[in-house]
Amino acid sequence: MTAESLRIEIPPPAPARQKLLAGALMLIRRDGYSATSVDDLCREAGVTKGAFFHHFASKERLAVAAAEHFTAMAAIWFEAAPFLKLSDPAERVLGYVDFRLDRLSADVAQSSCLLGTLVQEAYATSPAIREACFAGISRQASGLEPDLAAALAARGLDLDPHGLALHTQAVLQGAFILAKAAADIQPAVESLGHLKRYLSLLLGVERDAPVERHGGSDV
Amino acid sequence: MTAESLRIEIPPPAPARQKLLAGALMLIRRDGYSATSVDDLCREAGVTKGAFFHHFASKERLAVAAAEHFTAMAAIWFEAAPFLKLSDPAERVLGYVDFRLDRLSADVAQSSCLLGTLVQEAYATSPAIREACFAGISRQASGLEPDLAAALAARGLDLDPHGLALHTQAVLQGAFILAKAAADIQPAVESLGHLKRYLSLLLGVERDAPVERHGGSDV
DNA sequence: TGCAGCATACCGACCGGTTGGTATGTTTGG
DNA sequence: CCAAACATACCAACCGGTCGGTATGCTGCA
Repeated sequence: MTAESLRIEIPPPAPARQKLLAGALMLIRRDGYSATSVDDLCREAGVTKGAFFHHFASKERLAVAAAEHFTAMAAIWFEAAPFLKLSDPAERVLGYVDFRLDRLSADVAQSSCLLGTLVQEAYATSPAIREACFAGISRQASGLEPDLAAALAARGLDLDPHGLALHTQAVLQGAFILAKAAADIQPAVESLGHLKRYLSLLLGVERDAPVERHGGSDV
Repeated sequence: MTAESLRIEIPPPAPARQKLLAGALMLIRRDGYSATSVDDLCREAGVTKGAFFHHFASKERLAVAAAEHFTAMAAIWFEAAPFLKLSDPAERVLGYVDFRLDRLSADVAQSSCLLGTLVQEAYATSPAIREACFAGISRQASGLEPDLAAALAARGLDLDPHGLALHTQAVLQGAFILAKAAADIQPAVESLGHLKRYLSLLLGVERDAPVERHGGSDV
């Protein structure tokens, strides 16, 4: 396989398309899907309406592409995360929650998940968007499954790793909603803290003293 | 205080207003806030636009009123729930999760939470809606706080009851997102199962055998 | 080398329909 | 009789999407 044949496999995407996707991530997470007009997206990306409909057949297709783009970017971040270097499966699982905790920023719109936002608006009206969002959430969860399976097996627990992996995503989504409602990331931080504590109790990790008792320190 | 003075405190709302609020609960949860037009709401409620703007100054005010209406209805359901009769605080907490589990139906739009749906769309653009949603979620959480505080104290755990109560709401919100994305309530059921298991582990309730071990039954 | 032939990328005016909201009646219960 | 509770008609702005056209660059043939 030559360098040229590789270049054909990954054609450089058009700049307008990329700018529209990047802008969509921002605007849809902040204002929602329906409230973000095609004109808004074009203005943000600095392209015209003609360019928009050249690259995307409809606003709905843009949303599907944005969901897939978000999923792909999340996968890249995940693969480069430092916690993957930890040796113990249970430690890696807790490391993942810490990793997500680190990514929480004061600007909730920037740190929340596009897929959760999108699917709440479109699940009943657009099967294509719903499926793209579910695929993204499932893919994110699937990254945890092997470690969860190993850690559960090591403790002899008869729990479904897939269901537990999805549960971590549910808590994340719920934490984002809490942060948006409170206009403060603190409740989200605490919620992820409870997720960590649950996983610690379940998988038998003592790290970070998951549960403190009254008067326990001076005994 | 006489019966008449009570009647003044809670004046009988106009039928059109009530029908609009009931329809808003349904349509907004299914299609989202932005995608639900004023005309849609009027058609669903069987009233005209004039009636709509007679009762609500704007679409945004309708949303705030719908959030408050939902919160009030949730409080009524909660107060009548059977689990409140349980004597042990920890049992009541688990009973609450079971109560929410029972309310999950195949039609996600009917059983999900309006507040979570609304706040995701409006948190950045409408402070009034955001605050109404946060007030509703906080109120729902506050119903659990005394029992959580008592159960945590009984176990000598130094955890914030308020934060834990909000966490239960976060898991619920996340479970709804999962159900919408999967077009299936099963992942939501499992997620609430994990919430129950966490609370069981934390509060020391052995009910429903929260954690099963391989081969543990024949020892 | 040069040029016809064609595909891709992009532009911006324009379209019919819908939006939230208003102005002005008409009905109705106390 | 009067105010609250509606209904009807209407508006300007905006919506997603279309369309005819252009600029640019690649391809193949003489």
